[in-house]
Amino acid sequence: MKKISVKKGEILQRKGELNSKVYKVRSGLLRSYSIDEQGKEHIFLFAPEDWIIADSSAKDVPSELYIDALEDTECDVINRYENLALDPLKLMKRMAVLQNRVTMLMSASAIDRYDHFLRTYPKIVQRVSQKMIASYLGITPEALSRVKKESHRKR
Amino acid sequence: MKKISVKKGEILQRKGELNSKVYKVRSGLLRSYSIDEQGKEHIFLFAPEDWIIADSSAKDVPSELYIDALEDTECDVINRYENLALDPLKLMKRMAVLQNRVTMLMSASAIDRYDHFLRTYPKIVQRVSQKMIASYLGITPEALSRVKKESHRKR
DNA sequence: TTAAATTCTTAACCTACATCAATACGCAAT
DNA sequence: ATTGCGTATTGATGTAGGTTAAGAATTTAA
Repeated sequence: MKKISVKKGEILQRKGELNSKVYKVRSGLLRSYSIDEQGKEHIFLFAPEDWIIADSSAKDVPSELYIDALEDTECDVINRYENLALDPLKLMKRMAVLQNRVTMLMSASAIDRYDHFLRTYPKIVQRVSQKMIASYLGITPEALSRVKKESHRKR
Repeated sequence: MKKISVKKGEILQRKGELNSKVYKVRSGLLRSYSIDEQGKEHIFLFAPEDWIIADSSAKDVPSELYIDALEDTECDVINRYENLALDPLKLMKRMAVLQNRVTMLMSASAIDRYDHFLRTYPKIVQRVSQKMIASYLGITPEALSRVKKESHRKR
């Protein structure tokens, strides 16, 4: 396990790479995302301080996700097999996050997903652009702009 | 850990229950699903033979998901804390499934999600109704009916 | 400090999928 | 065989969010 510093905008991992690593953020902010056939980015996860970020595919399978830095970041790099020894409670927590993400994507409208995101990740909201939030929510920035107005109007 | 038999249609776990269990399917088919505010079901996971199914929330947090049997099923019931000792490779695999599910929901059209489902779970396709598949894909049965026709036409 | 480049907003129009409704199909129970 | 009930299909219409485009605001670079 080693410590590294990455500058905002730097790419730590690309889709297709083998033997991808696991990153534990000490300070700053990383994100993982996919790029679809139309070239659109879809953010899978934001990883602020104390979060772990990685592609979940097996180590002999090409990574599906890109990982890059949204802020200057200090993080630990962990090898995949070491990762398996990670706190199982952390793994369960991560599963809970993903489970929630799936159910939100399946059952909630854009506006509800936005409100939920605001409530769940208030810290992150302040640190990333709306474009990023839209990409995480699975909508366009234009749609998010409308959603915000709508959401604001209701209060 | 104990073995149980459940009849088709039987509910093993309801939303809101505490200390939910983990089920390992020996034969048959279970599913987990949520019900939204409008009363609509959204299937989170199908669990055929050898799969594990559970709500991922912590044991002191009410479960988000229902679990029931789509076929007569034999399965093992595992306590949550035992679950943590589960094969970490299995956990990684499960994470990969969820990661894939999120990216599909965010970036693929109904027709692409359907084709992907056919390719990924050909066995399950034969065993469940279209209503169930639609619910897993996050679309209505009517939409799936149209998607199938479209998908068929293209070949 | 200005220029250049992103990002955000707004508006008009478009499309994928939802909703509603009617009909047909399948299949279990009598 | 007949009834009943869930499932699937099809059509008409509705709507959330996508697309495109243009201008305003904000950030970044030099």
